[in-house]
Amino acid sequence: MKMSNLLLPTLKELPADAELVSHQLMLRAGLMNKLASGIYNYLPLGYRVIKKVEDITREEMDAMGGQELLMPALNPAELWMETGRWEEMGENMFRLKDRHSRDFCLGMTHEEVITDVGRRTIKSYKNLPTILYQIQTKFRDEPRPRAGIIRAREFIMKDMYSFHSDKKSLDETYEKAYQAYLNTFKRCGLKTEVVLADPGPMGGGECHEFTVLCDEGEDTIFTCPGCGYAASADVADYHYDKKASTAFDGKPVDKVSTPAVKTIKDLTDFLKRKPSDFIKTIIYEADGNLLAVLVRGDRDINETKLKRILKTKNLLMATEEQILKLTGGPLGFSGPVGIDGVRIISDFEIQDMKDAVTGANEKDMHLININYGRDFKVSEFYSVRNAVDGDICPQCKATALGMKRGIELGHIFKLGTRYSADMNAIYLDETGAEKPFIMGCYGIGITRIVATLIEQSHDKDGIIWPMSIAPYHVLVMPVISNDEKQMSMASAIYEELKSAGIEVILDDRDARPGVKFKDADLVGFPIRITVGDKAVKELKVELRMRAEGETSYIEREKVLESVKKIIADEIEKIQRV
RNA sequence: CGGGGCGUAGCGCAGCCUGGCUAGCGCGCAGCGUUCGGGACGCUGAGGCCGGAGGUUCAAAUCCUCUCGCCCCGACCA
Repeated sequence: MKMSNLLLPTLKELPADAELVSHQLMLRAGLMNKLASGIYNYLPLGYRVIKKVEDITREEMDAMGGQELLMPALNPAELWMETGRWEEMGENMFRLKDRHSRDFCLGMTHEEVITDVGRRTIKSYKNLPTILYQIQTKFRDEPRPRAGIIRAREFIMKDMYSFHSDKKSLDETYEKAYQAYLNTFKRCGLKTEVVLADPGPMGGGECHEFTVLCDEGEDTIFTCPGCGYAASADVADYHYDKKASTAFDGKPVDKVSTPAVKTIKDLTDFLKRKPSDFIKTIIYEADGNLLAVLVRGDRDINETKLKRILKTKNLLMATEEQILKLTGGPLGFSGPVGIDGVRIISDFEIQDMKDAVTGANEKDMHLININYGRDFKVSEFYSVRNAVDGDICPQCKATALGMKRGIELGHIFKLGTRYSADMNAIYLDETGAEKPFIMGCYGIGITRIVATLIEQSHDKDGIIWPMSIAPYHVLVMPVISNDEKQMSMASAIYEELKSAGIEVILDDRDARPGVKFKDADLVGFPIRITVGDKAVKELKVELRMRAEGETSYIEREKVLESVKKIIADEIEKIQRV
């Protein structure tokens, strides 16, 4: 490709509404541009990268036995109603009506559709397992699109689904997918962490997230440098060591006036006590029942954990009226002392607190010198708070957990019969009995990979692509375009590489050298061949690697050979694990 | 949905508070010339429903009301 013919609108200035580096660089390097909030055009070079990521993903899914198909993005509502997700997905789903006012949605994921495909086509245990995947555009009406393509409303995803007759088969496929995912990310030049995660609205059992560590990421994960435990904040646990002594020499309970002091922050200032001296009491409503949850004042309740403990999806903070009715006191003055008739779920730590402060269930009053056992009781203790940096690892019980930020690129789930049961997707087993499929599902954010790679691999001048997904491998650049000797030599090299099947661009634009150098670095072609004076005079061209910034001079005749070798070596470096 | 901010040329911005001639600057774009190893320079030129609607006024980019869009923080999130 000649650059003079390429649509590559590079930007010299920073786009005003891009915050993240990857977002800025994708816009500046002319890979994409915005059509509406969270909706982007992928321009030629950006789309080349996307296609390369897709191809790598495709190869890995095929290699583990996946079969590619394509399902419609436009889905009839009935299918989603069968599983209850027409309601459950709420406003995150783009909905529309056809001319007959039938309800449709734009698919945000395809469990319903694939399960329908399965129930119509797979009738016998003899056809199991079956692994199907697609690479397709997904739609989600995000409450707040951000960070360019990382959280977009329309994006490309690879989603794979597996059908099984037993748990063991699912486990095997899950394990294969796990490996295939590691391969895929590695081959795209990414370093990922695998973390335990929460299935959220996907339902089902075990699941893992594949996350790239990145300070700008919106996922929080905890990892143990000792034993390798890794979990997303939703599920991250911590090891609790009960204090040996149960005896306490607590002071007598006292009631203090705290006018209009409702929040932990206010209390800290007002009573001159540390946040960790307070017992925070939050009233929830779960499936119509009220309950109280206790955590230390400096902790946060983890509602994902709480939902698991309660085995419910329907969890709401109680209203002020509910609180008043249950505790007798207004919002902001709740405490565990004297609450009767509801379940009180407490974080483990509460039992170790001495002479704590808590709401008196009475307007403008708090209790001090509260001690568990003496002054209040709880129904059950759990790990119900968010893990924090420095918590002890729940797995090895020895090392402190580290808290990190990351971007989620892939997620694999063991769905079990979550969808097949609701949708009556059954097959006949060896005995002729009807059984619902046991299913798994496996997603990769294709477009998100591109942004994340840039986030992980760039410098002040621009993007640094790994060879495997770079839009082109080589840029051939005559320094002075209207120097005939340079141009003809550069063209010759370009033609030679091109006919050898190498992905090469010739920067034949009549632009000043500085402009071409800047664009080369910004877009980030891995290999740059510069043809300047020295090349013409000594028949030696400059070869520069974008990643290392190393420059060397090679004989004109050896260009093809060298370039071939470098490309092969670079791709080899990030082959499968 | 709560809080904050922004919509003026393809991009980045000034002008608005305190209304007033032809709406400006830098980049980019087109033409000519000089340049040419890290985003050159000179001259010439094209390009604007000042987000939209309504209102106030002799007069609105500027003031008022409504509305649409966009960004950030939070809530939310396969």
